[in-house]
Amino acid sequence: MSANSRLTLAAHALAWIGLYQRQGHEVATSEQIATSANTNPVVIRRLLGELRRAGLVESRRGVGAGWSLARELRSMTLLDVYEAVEPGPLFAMHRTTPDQGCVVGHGIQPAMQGFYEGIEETLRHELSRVTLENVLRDVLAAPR
Amino acid sequence: MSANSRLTLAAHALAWIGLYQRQGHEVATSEQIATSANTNPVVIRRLLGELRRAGLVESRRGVGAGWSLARELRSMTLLDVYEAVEPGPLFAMHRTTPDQGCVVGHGIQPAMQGFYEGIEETLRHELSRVTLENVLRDVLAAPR
DNA sequence: GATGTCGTAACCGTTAGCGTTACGACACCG
DNA sequence: CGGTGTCGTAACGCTAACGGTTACGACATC
Repeated sequence: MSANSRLTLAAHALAWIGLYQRQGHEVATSEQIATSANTNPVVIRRLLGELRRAGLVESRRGVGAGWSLARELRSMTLLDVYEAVEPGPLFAMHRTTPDQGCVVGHGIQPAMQGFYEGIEETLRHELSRVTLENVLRDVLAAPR
Repeated sequence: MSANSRLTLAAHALAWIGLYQRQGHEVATSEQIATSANTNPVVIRRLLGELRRAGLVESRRGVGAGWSLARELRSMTLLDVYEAVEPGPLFAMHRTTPDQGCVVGHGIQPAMQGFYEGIEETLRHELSRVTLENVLRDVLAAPR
């Protein structure tokens, strides 16, 4: 599975904004977050743009612009973030449709689809059990 | 998430071999399986090679060669197949190490690692609940 | 207006996966 | 002992996804 760092990076950005706001600041800039994540500000803006579409963050433009949380960290879960940044399914079907004249080729996709739906539902449930507040707490609890 | 069809294709191949053997045949060729899956025989050989390393199938060479199951379908689970064909973790960390001088940059990886381990463990448990016998049963139960 | 930041397009490099060709290795058979 | 059919595997190309980078317009504040 070509693993993906989008969920990790999005959680990083949200935790950073949340902590920054608790320190009394209004908004965080993509530049600041990018420095913490050691990447490019555009990457952060693109990712936060998806989170904004999902209603997790807001942005302001103009001088003194930047990003702020749209909800409390406590009310966001990893599932919210996952759905915002990972649209596709976890497991894919064949690239080309199997031979429908073959019994296995005909039945394999509905069969696997059924199993995958159950598994993805469990995954979503697990993701929904972790709030971004939990993430920030564990981040701050890391030994230095 | 760049979804992957390897697990689907491997399950397809195993179900095909299992059914073929139940019909009285000794071995299945990569050509036959490739026809059912509508792909190239080399793709099947590569994939079955990984399943062989995991002890799920065996291969014979020479004339009348081909592939056969090393164990009963009932004793193989999707987890066995998943581990054989998907080595990497489900979620990745940052590509470049975050700024260790930043509190969030420093604590984010251990925090996410902890959550991810629990989630992947749950995923593995779900995968282990489905046997290839279950897969073949559902394949044959598909409406035509 | 000048400034600073977002918003977004465009392009490049890397990687993973799949499809394809090719050919040697191997075991059976006549 | 050579012919045959299949595996085993290397090599290459194509495509898609992702992240990094540059660039520049849009916008709001001063």
